[in-house]
Amino acid sequence: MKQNVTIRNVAQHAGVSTSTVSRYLNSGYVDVRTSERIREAIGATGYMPSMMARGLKAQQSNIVVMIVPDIGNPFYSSMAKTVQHQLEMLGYVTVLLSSGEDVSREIAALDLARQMYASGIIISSINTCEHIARAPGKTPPIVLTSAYQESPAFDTVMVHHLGATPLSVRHLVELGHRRIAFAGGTPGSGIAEGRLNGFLRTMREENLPIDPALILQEGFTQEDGYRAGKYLAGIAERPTAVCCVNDLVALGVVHAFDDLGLRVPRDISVTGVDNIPYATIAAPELTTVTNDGELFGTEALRMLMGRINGTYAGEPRLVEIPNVLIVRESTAPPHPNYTLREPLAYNIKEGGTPL
Amino acid sequence: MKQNVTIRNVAQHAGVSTSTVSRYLNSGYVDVRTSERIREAIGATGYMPSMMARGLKAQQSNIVVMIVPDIGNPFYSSMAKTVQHQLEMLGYVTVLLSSGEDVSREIAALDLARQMYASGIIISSINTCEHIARAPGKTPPIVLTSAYQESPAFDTVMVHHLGATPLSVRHLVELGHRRIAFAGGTPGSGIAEGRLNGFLRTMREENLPIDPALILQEGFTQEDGYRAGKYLAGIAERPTAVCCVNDLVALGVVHAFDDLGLRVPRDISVTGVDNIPYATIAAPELTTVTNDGELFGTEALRMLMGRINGTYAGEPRLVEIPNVLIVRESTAPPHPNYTLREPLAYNIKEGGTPL
DNA sequence: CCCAAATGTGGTAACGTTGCCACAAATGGA
DNA sequence: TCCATTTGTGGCAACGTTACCACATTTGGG
Repeated sequence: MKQNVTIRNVAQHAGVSTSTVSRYLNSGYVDVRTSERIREAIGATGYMPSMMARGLKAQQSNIVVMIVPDIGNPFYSSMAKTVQHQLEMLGYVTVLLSSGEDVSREIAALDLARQMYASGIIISSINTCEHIARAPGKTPPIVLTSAYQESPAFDTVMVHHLGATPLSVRHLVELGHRRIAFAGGTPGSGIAEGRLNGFLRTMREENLPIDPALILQEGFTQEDGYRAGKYLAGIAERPTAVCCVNDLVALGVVHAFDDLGLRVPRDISVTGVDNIPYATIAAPELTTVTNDGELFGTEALRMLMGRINGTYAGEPRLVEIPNVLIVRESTAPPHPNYTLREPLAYNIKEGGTPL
Repeated sequence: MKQNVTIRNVAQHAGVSTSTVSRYLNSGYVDVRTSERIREAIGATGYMPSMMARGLKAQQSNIVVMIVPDIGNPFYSSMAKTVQHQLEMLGYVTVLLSSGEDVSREIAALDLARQMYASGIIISSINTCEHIARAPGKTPPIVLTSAYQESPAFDTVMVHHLGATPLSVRHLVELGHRRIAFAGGTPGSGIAEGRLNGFLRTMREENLPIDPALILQEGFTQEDGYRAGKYLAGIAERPTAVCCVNDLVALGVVHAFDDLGLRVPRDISVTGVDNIPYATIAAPELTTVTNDGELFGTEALRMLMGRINGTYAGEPRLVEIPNVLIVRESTAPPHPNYTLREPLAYNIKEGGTPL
């Protein structure tokens, strides 16, 4: 078991003191000749600074902890990828933790960040941020990535307060849909509730009836969507459109309809949120609302670096990422059978506000 | 700026020495009464051990570094998710790094692992492992996840040496295909070369001609597949089937064909490798060969933990994960036009070895 | 009753690094 | 020529933890 190469070995090799080597490494003033000898000594010894020693001494590590609900979700993995890549170029290390949509694991992850003397934390909490603040001792700067909040305690990147689902609903209404279901999400999850609320609000604004039997908070995955789709296909008065909490759920819904012989969008329209890469691969290609993971990551990091560098030290800031509706193949006007039943309503909606 | 709570504060609060608190924390022998007072003191002070101090002292951290080519690839993200989840339960922290299929970033990641005194490394290198060994000083145990190798220097989890693509090719041949293209991969990448070699070997075994114009090493992503698909659709003597290096490429190929009015599998068959979740969402659902990320992760971790715990200290071990062909909708017998042109050859193959 | 062993605890040095202070040498103005 | 300033370097303590040793106390056998 070989001994580690330390700064002392380098100092000895270069014939200087450890202080001087340290100063050299941290870009202090060192004589050019000395500097050269140290450079040579580092090469010769293969010296590599110890993160642990540095972190202990400085009470600060070059680690940024990123906490997401699920790395398997392409939205989060693209966000993580962007953040990690940018941080790497800035000389930081990203520790990526998955909370599995579990509050206790989220808290454990936050504790871990403090144990590591993390420089910063980016957390995509599915919940409200109350439990985040309860930290004794000093806490690294935190940036939140979440659904809309009035006045968060931390810097926050969030989707535009009008939300993603209103865009979906208005698009569907404009196409002539009146009986619209909502699928996905979990009660208590901030993101899901925001999207559900946007759905409900817009439905009311458009004077459309809200049938509680069409609100399915089944979860966030493709499997959850599949279950919701099976259910919706089977009920008596089937909706003509389904507004889903995200693309994964929408893909599951489409898949279920497909298995049951329902054609999308001829028989039923489906919308998603996130614009994951696979939304363009599915058949039909998914109409969706962008919620760009890369953009989220970039903005979150920008705010975090502001805190870390001390460039900004004021009140928590909010950045709202706009949503954009991308109309593709999974939405179309409702089947004639339906419009014929209530032609008046259909015509009225035809003349409604344009997108 | 509040001072951190250290082991000394706890000791003071409990009226014992730091040694005793340390012994309590590391499950040494402590009197029950003392033990109780320490427990109480920890609760009162909100003490949290410092990872940095621990790591420095022990010359060993509870960090496991995982290096993958691309977190955005579902195969790697599912592998990472599994590993990370299991490690978390064992009390380890996973640092997930993306090498971006770049050797220099891979080396940087390995250096980083040593700087962090990592307990272990799991690396999915797309290249051979020569550059991994060149570490001065002591190196943590390493487990490789890669394509087939004869006698690797490290514990390795790899796909079965018969490879994934032979299964695809034999399946296609059995369906009656003779003119088969290969799409995806990068020259110099171990995984891609293994799959390409498997393709070439099996084609030869089946006595099928290999047309260099049908070997397209375009890359690993969906976009790369799309490009390959566009090309293949346009050439004079179009292949009747495309064997892709992975599902992402296959989805891109299908997408390109779709855009050009070619129907899969009626006009052309396509196979992938990996069985990513979206393979079942695509239309048509993708015929693929499994290369289960979770299984890979689990096996890699099992070997790594053996090294870390010292349970196993012998020669590097190999674990081969079997490939399984999953026949779905994207493959079918070639279009009659083709079989009519060479009926004899077709019939000969009909009687070939079954899958 | 005495000594040996077992049990529980405290002191201390070290892990590798950096920041502060002190000091020597070089420089420059009067 | 002398003192003040600048420039470059080394010594030392500390970050929070643990491993080792030493020591005090208790236990038990002879």
